[in-house]
Amino acid sequence: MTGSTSASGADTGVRETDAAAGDAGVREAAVATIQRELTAFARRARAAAARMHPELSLVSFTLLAHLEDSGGCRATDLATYYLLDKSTVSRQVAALERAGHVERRSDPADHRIQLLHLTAQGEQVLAQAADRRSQAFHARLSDWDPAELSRFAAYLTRYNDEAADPA
Amino acid sequence: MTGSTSASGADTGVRETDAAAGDAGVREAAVATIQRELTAFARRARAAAARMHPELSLVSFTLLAHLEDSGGCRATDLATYYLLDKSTVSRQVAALERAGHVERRSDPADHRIQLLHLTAQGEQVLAQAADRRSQAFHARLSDWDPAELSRFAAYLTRYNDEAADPA
DNA sequence: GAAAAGTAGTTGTAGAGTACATCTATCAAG
DNA sequence: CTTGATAGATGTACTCTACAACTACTTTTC
Repeated sequence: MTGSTSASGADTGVRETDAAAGDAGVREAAVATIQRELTAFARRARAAAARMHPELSLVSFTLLAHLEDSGGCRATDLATYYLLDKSTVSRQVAALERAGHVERRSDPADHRIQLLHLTAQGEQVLAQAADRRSQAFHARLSDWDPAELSRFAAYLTRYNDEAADPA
Repeated sequence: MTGSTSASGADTGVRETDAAAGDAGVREAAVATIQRELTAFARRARAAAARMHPELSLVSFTLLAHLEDSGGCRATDLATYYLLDKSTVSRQVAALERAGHVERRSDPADHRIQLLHLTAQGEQVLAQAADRRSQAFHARLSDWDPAELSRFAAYLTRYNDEAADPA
């Protein structure tokens, strides 16, 4: 609904004639749409996750997923990556440990550091939630063709990487 | 960092030779990347908003923006759109009203309904926050060309519209 | 090599956002 | 007029979060 106005302006077939005049407007409209749609997605993500996998909140899921992706990292890394305060991460990690999903390993070279790892149980719970998420995403994207999916994926990756860099 | 592995697989230049064999894999990888990147964005959005415009949380911002976009709507509409409980919206709206950002208008035809509208002050605060957001988005997207932006915007719109439909 | 500065993480405290259950008020059928 | 649906508010309780202050350890500096 909300998106239709700007979306039509952000159509794939961009008028290439007199590009100089149109570019600024096209850019403006497209950025506005990107902003609006990304924000709407973000706003829904928490609730959507709660419905998809009630046993693992969006927060817990992302932290566990990051641990799996990274093959173990420190609490500080999580805080940096997700723009969270370290106290928040500390509590989240404590809860995940209490639940038996993660394990701490001390670094003998630096006693301040605790490397966080998934436990077998954590891996299993994560896999289950990831599966539900994956199904939901595949369902939503079922009528996209592979080339579109690849481009969309590349755009998102590029966007996030650029957001991480200059901040 | 985390994204680099899958991102390379989701490159724009898709191998078109022996497409039948590659399609499933390409699709799988692309969907996984889309899921991961969208989720990462969602996880950062709240904190990013708090830094960009501390005077207006991500929640408040999205609700006000929706009111502006829609030109006034009911609390229930907000709840539906953002997958929120009506009690949550009720409290959020009450806070926004207390802050002088929104106004309620009773519908003479149906006394249960309250149409929510931005006040002049609400419009102003929203505009200010939107401006900061817009700047940040433009900065992150500054080296994208208009065609890419348009495609990205169209993809996001399509994704969100499809998410809204079948759920 | 001791003092100063920096880093990793925890804990106290407090506030925002949220859901679920329950309530009121209103409307719509039958 | 009763029954059922809808819009919204309130009671309650929990999670997520930040900021400030703390401990413990490491690195730098003079």
